[in-house]
Amino acid sequence: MHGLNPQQQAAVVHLGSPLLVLAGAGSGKTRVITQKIAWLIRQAGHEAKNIAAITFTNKAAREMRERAGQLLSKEEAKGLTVATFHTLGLNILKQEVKKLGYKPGFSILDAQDSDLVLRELALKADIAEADDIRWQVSRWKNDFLSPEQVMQQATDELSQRAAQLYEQYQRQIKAYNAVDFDDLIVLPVQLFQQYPEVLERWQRRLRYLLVDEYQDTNACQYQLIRQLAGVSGALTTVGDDDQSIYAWRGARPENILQLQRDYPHLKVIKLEQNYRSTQRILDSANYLIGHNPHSFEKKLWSTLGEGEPILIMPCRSVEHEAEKVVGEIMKRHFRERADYKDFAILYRGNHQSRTFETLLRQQNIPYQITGGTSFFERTEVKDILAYLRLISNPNDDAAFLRVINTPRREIGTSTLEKLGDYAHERNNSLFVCAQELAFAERVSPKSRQRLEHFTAWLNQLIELNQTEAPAKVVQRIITDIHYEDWLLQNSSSPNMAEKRMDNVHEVVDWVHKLYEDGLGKESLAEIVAHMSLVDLLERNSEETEQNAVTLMTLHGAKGLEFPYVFLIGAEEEILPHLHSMDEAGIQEERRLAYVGITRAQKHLTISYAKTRSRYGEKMACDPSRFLAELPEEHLEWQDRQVSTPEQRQETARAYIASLKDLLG
DNA sequence: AGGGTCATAATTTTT
DNA sequence: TTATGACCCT
Repeated sequence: MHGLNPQQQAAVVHLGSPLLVLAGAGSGKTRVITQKIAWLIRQAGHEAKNIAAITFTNKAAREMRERAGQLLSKEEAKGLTVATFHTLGLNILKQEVKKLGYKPGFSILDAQDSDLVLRELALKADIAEADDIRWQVSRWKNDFLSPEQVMQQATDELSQRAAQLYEQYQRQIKAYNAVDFDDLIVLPVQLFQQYPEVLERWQRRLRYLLVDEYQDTNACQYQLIRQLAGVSGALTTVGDDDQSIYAWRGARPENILQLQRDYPHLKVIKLEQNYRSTQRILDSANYLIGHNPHSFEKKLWSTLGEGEPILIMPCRSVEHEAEKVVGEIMKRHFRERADYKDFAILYRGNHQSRTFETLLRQQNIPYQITGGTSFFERTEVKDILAYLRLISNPNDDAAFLRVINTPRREIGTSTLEKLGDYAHERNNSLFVCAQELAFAERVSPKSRQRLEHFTAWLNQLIELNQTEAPAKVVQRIITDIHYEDWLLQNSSSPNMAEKRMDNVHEVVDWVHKLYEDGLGKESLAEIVAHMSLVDLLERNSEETEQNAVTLMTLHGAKGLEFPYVFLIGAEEEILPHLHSMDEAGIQEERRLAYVGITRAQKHLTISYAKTRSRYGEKMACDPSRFLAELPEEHLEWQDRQVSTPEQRQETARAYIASLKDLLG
């Protein structure tokens, strides 16, 4: 409890009714959660194994686990659950597979895999709009709508067919003994609805819940929390409705209000003291967000002093903007001896980074860009994981198809088509059917031989997996398929191939490490599932933390802080974005700007370009409306143009006055 | 099967 | 403008 302010203390010790902590940006919410975990264990007689802290990202989970670990002894923290929603869901599924009708060792399909399955189905059903459908299905799942419910609501023919596709997709992946990311949350909720006794068991196991970033929960996640918290409502949620920036992917910030309806005796505590920024930054943020409607008023304040005014930089063009920003960074780096890692350039869309990247490289300033393809989207990593998936789950047709011609095994489309048809008739998986004699008769001797060779080899691996450590199995796969040679052939340069091979080795290392840590003693599937949920890149970036300027999207910056922040592209149609011009959209864009502003500790610069090339065409841009929503007294305009008629008149008057002065 | 050409579209992203 | 995907040709 040392060093907590009164509100934080109140949040930590509150028990007896559900608690909502409205934690403003930089108000120490992680601190409250971790301290509360310690309090529950030390003072309130809870055992660690009965407490679960739930986050959205692995990063947040890791930080929370670390910080709770610092407060508690190993003994005290034993059995504590700190997990993402998805990991928690996975754990529930793992233990209740049979009830759900899945087989142990089920696969987890990533977005790309599900996309392929859906595309295939759409092709068969002759539906052209397959692009939005994956997104649509995900939204339905997030909203906790079953295919049947969607079907009932469908009014036009197109949405009916989309609903049909949803239903087929669900059936298809179940046949693969696979779930997608969304299922990791949907299925536990369904299970708990269906089997109250199972829910009771989990309620007894997780007696106290702490939920981070509560404003980001979607309908399905909200259900899960409600089910687990049950009537007892032993629950602390922490969130900030002003930082809700994920409505577009199904988050329901109104879940904050819903909580009050579901638990009338809900206690609400606001954390308004900010430990991050100077007062001028906070005043500006408060003033901006004041333009949004609010159910809970909140005013951030700090004791870090007034600070510098916010610098507003109008620029001629994006190139000019980049020059000015980079110039500003160099100036502060040399004059104020600020480290490069103290700077962040934040923007609305990834494409905005390009101009800045080029210039930073030219100037030899180290920088790091976050966003881009994650480790698990890299083909080499996906290839290896697909092999592992297939070995632990022979029903995983998605994995089978990915792997069959990687490397080339000369099993052509016509053979695969026949196999697909046959498997469909027999209602069995591709891998199993490929080994059946009845099928072998249907294809040419050459194809038959190649398939046989492939399945025999896979069976060897499956056997090997029974006796050997997982890392050994992976290693064996890589050597057997001559993966290094394959990468060499299929990469643009030897350098690239080497990099990709490093990634492959990274996978092996990780499999080894997870096994040593005790995971996957029962099955390789456990390791694969875990790896599907935790991106290896995160671990890498931790290690390669360097002294570099950070470039990232506003979304990516949530939860982070930097001494110097540059918020670039403050233009209409960028921020707020062209596609978010309705009322709800503008409000979310405003929150996005709010998130950007509140990242800054010491200094904030907001810049915009007056012209910008858009799709090859030069276009004039207007400054963002949000600039006009900032308190003028805290702003310092750089080279402000005399632009409004009033200002021109004022200048003219001043000129005439000075002339009169001169003439006496 | 792989490479080349043309049309098309162009947010935010975690798991 | 640039990136991606579909389509067609060898």
